[in-house]
Amino acid sequence: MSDLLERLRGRGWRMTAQRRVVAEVLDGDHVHLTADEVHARAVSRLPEISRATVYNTLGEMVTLGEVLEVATDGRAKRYDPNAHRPHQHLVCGRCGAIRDVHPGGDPLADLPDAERFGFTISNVEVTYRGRPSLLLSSGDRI
Amino acid sequence: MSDLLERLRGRGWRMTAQRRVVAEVLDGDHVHLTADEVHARAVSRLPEISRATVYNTLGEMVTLGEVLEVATDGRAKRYDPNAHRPHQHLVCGRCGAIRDVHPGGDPLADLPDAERFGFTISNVEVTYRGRPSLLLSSGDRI
DNA sequence: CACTTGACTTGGACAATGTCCAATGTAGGA
DNA sequence: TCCTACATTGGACATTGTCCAAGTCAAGTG
Repeated sequence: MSDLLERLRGRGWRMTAQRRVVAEVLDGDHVHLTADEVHARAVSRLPEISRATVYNTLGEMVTLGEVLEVATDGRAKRYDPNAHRPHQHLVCGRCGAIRDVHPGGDPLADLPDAERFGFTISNVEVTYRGRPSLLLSSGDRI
Repeated sequence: MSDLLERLRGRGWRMTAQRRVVAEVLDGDHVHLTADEVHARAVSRLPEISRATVYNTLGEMVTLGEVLEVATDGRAKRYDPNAHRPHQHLVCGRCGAIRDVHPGGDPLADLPDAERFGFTISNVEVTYRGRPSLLLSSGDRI
C-alpha cells in the first residue's frame, strides 16, 4: 500500500480509481516524474484515464502539500512525492535525471535581512547541477 | 552603450541590427525578462524583428555564457544578463517578480561528498520565495 | 439496498512557450 | 564592389498545460 495514498485518504480525499492509480505511480523515493510520464504509467494500469485527470490530480496533491512541484529546467514540471522530508536536488547535466540530496548548512540563515527587501521568505530551493565523474559509464543511472 | 553588447562584440560576434537590439533590451541590472517580453521590447525598436531571431539570439548569448537562463516557475524561462557576478534569486510569490540577492555561505561546501553520488558539481542555484511583508502595498515593485 | 447529489472524469479545443526549416538577406573580409 | 558564410524570417509544428460542458460515480442517507 502506498504511503502517499494513505496520507491522502487520511485527509478525507474522495477516492477514485484514477486518483488511486496516480498516487501509486508517484509512490516511492527519488521519484521525479513529469505529468506526461505519470500519465503514461497510469494508462498502463488504467487505460481509460485521461490527461486532464492526471493534471488535476497532481495539482490537488500539490495544493494539499503531499507532493512537491520541481522546475529544474524550463521544460515540464516534475512531481516529487517526498514532501515530508526536507531535501534539495542534484540534476544530471547529461541526462536530466534528478536525485534527492541533503546538504548541511541553512541557506535561509545565509540571506541577511538587508538582502530580503522586506520579504518574508517562505521557501528556499537549492539545485545542484553536475556531471558524473569519469568512473561512471554512460549507461549508469543516478 | 551596452556592457553586454561590448562583451559580445569583443568575442567576435557578427553584429546585426537584431542582435544589437536584443542586447540593448537585456542590458542592465535586475533584468529578468522572458523571451516574449524581450521580443515585445525589441519590436518597439526594430519592428520587423522576428520571434525566431529573438529565441536564437538569446540561446547564443546563453551558450556564450553572457546571459543566464533562469527557470523559477514552470512557465517561460527568464534571461538574466548579470552573468559575471555570482548571485541568487528572490522570487515574489504574489507577482512573480525576481530580484537578485547575495546570500552569504557556500552551498557547494554544504554538500558532503557522500551526497554527491560521484558527480562533479558545476553549478548551484538557490531560489528564495516569499511575499512582501505588510509594510509594502500592492502596487510596489521589488 | 436503492437513491441522490455534489464531486470527479473525460475528450477535445485552446493557449503558451519553444523548435525547426527552406528561402531570403546581409556583414564583413578579399 | 563582390562573395559567401552566416543571420534572419515566417510559418508550420511540437510540447506542455488549461479550460469547459457533458457524462459518471463515490459515498452518505434512509
